[in-house]
Amino acid sequence: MKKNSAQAVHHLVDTYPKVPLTVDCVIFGFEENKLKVLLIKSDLAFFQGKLSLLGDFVKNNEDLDDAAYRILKARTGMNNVFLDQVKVFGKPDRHPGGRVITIAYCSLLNIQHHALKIHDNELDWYDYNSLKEMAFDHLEVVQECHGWLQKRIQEHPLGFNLLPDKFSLRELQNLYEAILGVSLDRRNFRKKFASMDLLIDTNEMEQDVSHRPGKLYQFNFDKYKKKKQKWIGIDF
Amino acid sequence: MKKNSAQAVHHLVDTYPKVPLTVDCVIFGFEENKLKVLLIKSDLAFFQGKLSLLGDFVKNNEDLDDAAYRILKARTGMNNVFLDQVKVFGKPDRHPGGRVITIAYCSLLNIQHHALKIHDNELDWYDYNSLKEMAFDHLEVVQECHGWLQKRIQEHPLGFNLLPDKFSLRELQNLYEAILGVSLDRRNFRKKFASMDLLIDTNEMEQDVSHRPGKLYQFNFDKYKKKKQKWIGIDF
DNA sequence: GCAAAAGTGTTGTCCTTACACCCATGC
DNA sequence: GCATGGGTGTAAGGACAACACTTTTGC
Repeated sequence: MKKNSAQAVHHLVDTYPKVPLTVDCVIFGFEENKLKVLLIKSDLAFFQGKLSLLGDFVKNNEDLDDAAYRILKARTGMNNVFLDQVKVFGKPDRHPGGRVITIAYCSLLNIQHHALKIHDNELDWYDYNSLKEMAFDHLEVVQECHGWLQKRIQEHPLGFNLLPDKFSLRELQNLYEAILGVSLDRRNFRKKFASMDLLIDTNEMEQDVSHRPGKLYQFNFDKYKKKKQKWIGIDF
Repeated sequence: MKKNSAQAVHHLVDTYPKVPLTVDCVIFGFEENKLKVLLIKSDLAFFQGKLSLLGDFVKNNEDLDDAAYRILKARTGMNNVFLDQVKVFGKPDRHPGGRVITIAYCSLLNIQHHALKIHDNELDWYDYNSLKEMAFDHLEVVQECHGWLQKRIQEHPLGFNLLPDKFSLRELQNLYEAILGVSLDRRNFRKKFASMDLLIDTNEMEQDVSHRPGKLYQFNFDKYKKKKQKWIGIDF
């Protein structure tokens, strides 16, 4: 009886229409005070070398998050990277090869911590603000992820994922300004992060800067994890 | 040449694995001061009548949002209902009939404004707080949508979608308390909504209540739409 | 008259904002 | 010495939280 019902449900599922499913990663980085996105030139002749997100189809029996991690790892060599599902894009005509559904993931990583070893298809970091045309609906996908990021970094201190292990408050502020597209008051910004009490003073200073060097800090990821539980709602 | 590249990309897509894709709607309602969810008993013998979300597979060439609207309309007869994509669920073993990906949509509707005409499979409103076991991973899906809703009603005045056209401030507060699972100060709550300036005083009063009747208000959807543009970030 | 909810203001606290000067370093 | 950003405090205003009594209606 149990076997029969399991068979029946398999037969039912077999009658469903099936679609190709991909994952696309919007991988943000931060360099030279600019928000960057890791992109390649599309290898489809159809798009004539327009920029494209890093993506791949989801394998059979592969979890969706795992697929996104796989893509990230394949292209950057990194794991333990911030990654979160953002939105599904499924307009029937979004792919020139027929219907393809894609799940957009947003990832934040520290550009210095990894080297792009494989530069095929001009895999590289591109300024977010300079993006114009892209392959597929990828411009829309990137913009959606950017909006998601703008909202999230005001709720949670995600920005640290984009910075080197040790950073100055100036770099942190530049990061927030680049993502939010606003300029922030320096004193208030520093007070805010000081009051969060999630920064570790390394007792080191910036090197090789042509001005008074700033203190370097580390983000206290462990302390954040413990605090995180209590943060319900919109509070930073 | 262009045709060739279009053919090539079709052939490429044909090599992708394909999966069945469904949409599941978490339809919230509010009645008797309780947050409700519209559910049916699963018609899969496998689940022995456990509660299930309303869902269906996505048709060929059907946009994802359209699929969600179709399900909503089929079951409630309503359109012009609040609906938003929340998250994709794709664990390989989440469906007993083989791999099925589902996109969860969250919908808010006013229970009084519609009649459930077709009560097949015990289609009915169930208390959110009483849900225990459900078919598939639907309990997780409902909980995810509830968390999403808790966050969103603190950022945008979505709650009005769950109320009748005319409502008292007490009903509005009960709604927020039910969704957030907290109790709120009555005076502060009223001040907050008064200061939003999005309520229209109908000059009508509650009827048939066994106590002093309250004023009835309408939500100014038009004014909200105009204001909405300016609301960037987390402000209500 | 009693139960039940409507309606209404003030105060203190905290958070956010705006704003200006001296300091350390490289050149 | 000059350019560049580092580092710091305070005051005003706005938002939020806490809190109690009178009023209106149904019964």
